[in-house]
Amino acid sequence: MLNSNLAQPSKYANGYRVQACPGPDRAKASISEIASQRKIGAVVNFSRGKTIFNDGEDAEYSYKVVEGAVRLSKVMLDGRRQIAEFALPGDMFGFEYGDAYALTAEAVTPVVVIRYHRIHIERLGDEFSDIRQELIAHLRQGWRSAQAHLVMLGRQSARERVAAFLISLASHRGIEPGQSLELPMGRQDIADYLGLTIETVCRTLTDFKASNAISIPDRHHVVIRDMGMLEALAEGEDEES
Amino acid sequence: MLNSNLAQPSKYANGYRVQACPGPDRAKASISEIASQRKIGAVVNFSRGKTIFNDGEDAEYSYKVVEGAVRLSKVMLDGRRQIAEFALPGDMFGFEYGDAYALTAEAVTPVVVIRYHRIHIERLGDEFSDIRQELIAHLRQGWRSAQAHLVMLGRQSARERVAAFLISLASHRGIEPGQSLELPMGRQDIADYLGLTIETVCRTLTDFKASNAISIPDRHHVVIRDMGMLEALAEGEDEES
DNA sequence: CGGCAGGTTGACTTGCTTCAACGACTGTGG
DNA sequence: CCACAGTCGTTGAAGCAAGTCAACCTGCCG
Repeated sequence: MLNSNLAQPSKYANGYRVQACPGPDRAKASISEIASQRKIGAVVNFSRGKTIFNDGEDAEYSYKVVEGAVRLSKVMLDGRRQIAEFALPGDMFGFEYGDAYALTAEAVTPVVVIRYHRIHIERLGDEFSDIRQELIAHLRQGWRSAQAHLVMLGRQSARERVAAFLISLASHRGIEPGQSLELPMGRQDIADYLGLTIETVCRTLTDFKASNAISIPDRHHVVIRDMGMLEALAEGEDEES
Repeated sequence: MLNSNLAQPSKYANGYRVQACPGPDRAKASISEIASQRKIGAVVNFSRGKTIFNDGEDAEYSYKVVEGAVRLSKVMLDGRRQIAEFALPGDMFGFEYGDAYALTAEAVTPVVVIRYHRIHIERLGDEFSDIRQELIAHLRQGWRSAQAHLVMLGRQSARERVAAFLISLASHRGIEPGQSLELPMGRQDIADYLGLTIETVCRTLTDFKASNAISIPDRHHVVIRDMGMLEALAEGEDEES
């Protein structure tokens, strides 16, 4: 998942990483590996906008994103929406629920996922302590990331939120300043993730462009021109040029 | 933890409970039971305001609240604070971290906790599958509750937040309308939990009192006089009298 | 080439914050 | 037991960041 933690950027910068790929080092069992050995995962495609599962449904499956982006959101009765998380390639989602999904998952772009029966995953967890650790780490990381998101929504300004969002996306993707960062989701999705309106997101991006912190080659790409400035913005320094 | 979920109040009301007491029904092993059999928990006291652990510290212990209230918060460099969670009697905290705590835990009132070495807890998890389930359920529930909190901070108005807060506290405590609900934390803590200022919390409570939804016998107690109205307020109906 | 979804910009409004003063508990020491 | 200090809570007035409403732009797809 996307970690929005900017309160302690250092934590993110060096420390943690959600396992992005199967562990390359030791002979340590990972879910992906064992699951593929046992053929308990199915590759499934979803086209742009399609619902993967709905809030309240029976939580039968867990998923791992192979390609594309998924948004996990909660919609209020009157239509207000909050996106809790974007799942990007390598991220897992759907395991975090007990009997029923508590969020709706939709494909932001055309998406390829591997789908696992939750029961199988849980069985693997009972069988292999490595996998158990992986699942627990996943839950911990998800919770921790939600807490960072809480700080953002509760206490940060629009500029801080947008800057933090760009930085965390770039860091999740391993993008260096100067390279082009893809924004698979639309402006409304960004707004719903950040707890803002689409207009505010737009204006803020325009501001950042005007201050030469970023450039925006097209609506789905951003280039970070001045990471220092962006980091300063993310932490509340209110400078301009 | 305090579940701020008001989107599906039913979920909380019937469904889940973090084990409040040792399981009374089946011969199902619970952390409290086994831990006390093996004497791996220590009772510890903290007086009002004392820090139980700090953000960034080595996560050596997990805790279970016996009495009092604990706030789990994140403080930004410039002092802005977001409370992620209040832990009340029966709630567990501190297990949700890997190597280091990601939040600061402080006693809101004089507090009695049971302190467990995380290593012991994890060992029990490896040994007993019931306990493993309990731990996983705890992590899931915490994540889910954080997601409900996200919706609140991202998309709800001040009135909705305050109303939802009161309802979820009452429901956590099992308080029926008409009974007095204790607010162990001060106004500033409530504000920091809800992502508001202390003044806004105050004014909103005063408004609710003026609409006869609640009464406020003293600053640490609220009586819910009209649960229907409070629920309506929590979901955005903007009525008055 | 035309239609439409998604994005941008501007003008105005507003809910919440900020700043400031005042009120009411609570605990302590005379 | 009361006076007093300090903390915490409440209320008011003014300002502002972000929301709302509305028009316009832009690129994409049939």
